[in-house]
Amino acid sequence: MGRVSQEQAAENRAKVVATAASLFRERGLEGVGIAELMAEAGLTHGGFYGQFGSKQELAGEACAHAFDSTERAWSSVAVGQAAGHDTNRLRRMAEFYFTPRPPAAGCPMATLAGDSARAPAGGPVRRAFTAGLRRMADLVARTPRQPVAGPDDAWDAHALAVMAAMVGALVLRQASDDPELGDAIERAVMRLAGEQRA
Amino acid sequence: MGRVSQEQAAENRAKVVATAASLFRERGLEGVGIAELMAEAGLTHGGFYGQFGSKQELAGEACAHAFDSTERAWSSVAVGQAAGHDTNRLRRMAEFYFTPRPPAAGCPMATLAGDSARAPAGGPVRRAFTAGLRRMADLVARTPRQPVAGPDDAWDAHALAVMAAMVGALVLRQASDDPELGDAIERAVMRLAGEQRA
DNA sequence: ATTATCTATAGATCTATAGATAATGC
DNA sequence: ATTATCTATAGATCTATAGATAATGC
Repeated sequence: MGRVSQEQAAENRAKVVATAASLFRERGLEGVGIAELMAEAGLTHGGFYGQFGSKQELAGEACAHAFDSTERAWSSVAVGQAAGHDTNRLRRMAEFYFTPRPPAAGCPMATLAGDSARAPAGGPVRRAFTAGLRRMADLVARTPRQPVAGPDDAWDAHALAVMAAMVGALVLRQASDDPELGDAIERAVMRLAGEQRA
Repeated sequence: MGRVSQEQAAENRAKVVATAASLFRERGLEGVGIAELMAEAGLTHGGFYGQFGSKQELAGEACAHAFDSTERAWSSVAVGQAAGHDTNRLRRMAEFYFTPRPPAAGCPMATLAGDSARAPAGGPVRRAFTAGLRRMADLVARTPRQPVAGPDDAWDAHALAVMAAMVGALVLRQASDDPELGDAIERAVMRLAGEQRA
């Protein structure tokens, strides 16, 4: 077909980004070619370069998109109904985090970390990942805290460490072939997240 | 050149595996071709298929090799000089874990997780990763424990959770462009590892 | 007339194999 | 004679671009 309305073109572009955000998380940046990606979005191979400068550029946008959705989901859990303190906030976040979901919809910290690590330093993917990670860390560390004695930064450090543990648990589960081992690690992290801080 | 002694051939094969264990950790399974790998090992492209059935098969061996070296290094730190209890064992492991090293020599749990997750389920890479992960988990969880009140499995769970946190911290650091953010996460995990358990 | 998308292809990979070569090991 | 390694190449990718097509938007 020929030309399409600007509105439709914008929709198509957004569809490509959303499709990429799913496919890249599922199979990795190198596991999906432009042709397949565009076909999945209902377009053809050649149309890609009218909308994006390069695959890396799209990958950066897709990474940002993945962090956006994940951040939205986290926010509702992290901030919760109450604005005040909540003893089990971290535990609720961990429960949400470990709720099974397909990798295509999984946390980008876990699903895209390997790809970002190998993407060119300073390039669009690394930049998007870094920005996303920073926002997630802020979200976790600034969550209204459990009632604790220590100074704020002690709690922030604990929250960050729990976040790292959640990411580690998910990464290891996805990389391994043994669901029971994955469960054991997740249970261990759940317990850590639910612990009362002295 | 022509034929080479069986001893030399075995040495060549081992060199290829060791080279692969480094290169794959540094650049990922899809980031290194057979030709480059063999050249790095001082051999030629075509010789590869006399020694290995496929790239995936070599990747499995390389993964196992990487876990072997890492396990050896961890053992010396985890078990330490003393056979008895040690209050700061976990903390010493974390210190060792976070000692900067090139990704080519880095912990395979962190550097190869993404590749293993995308490797065929049940294939050589996933199998090697799973076996390695299991051994690391055993190593950490069965380390002589800090003096604690709770039952053994409480401590084992804590040790597993700290291991997940260490892996998560390293994965996130390698994926991000912001060393300070990486440092903050590592410090948080160090603190967790060093905490006295009630 | 402009432009979003399509078809077709150039150019550069990469895995795997076929057949040649030359030194080992019976 | 066997075989570890080498040279050369088949076949299948994959990114990016060039030029054609047809509907929009001035």
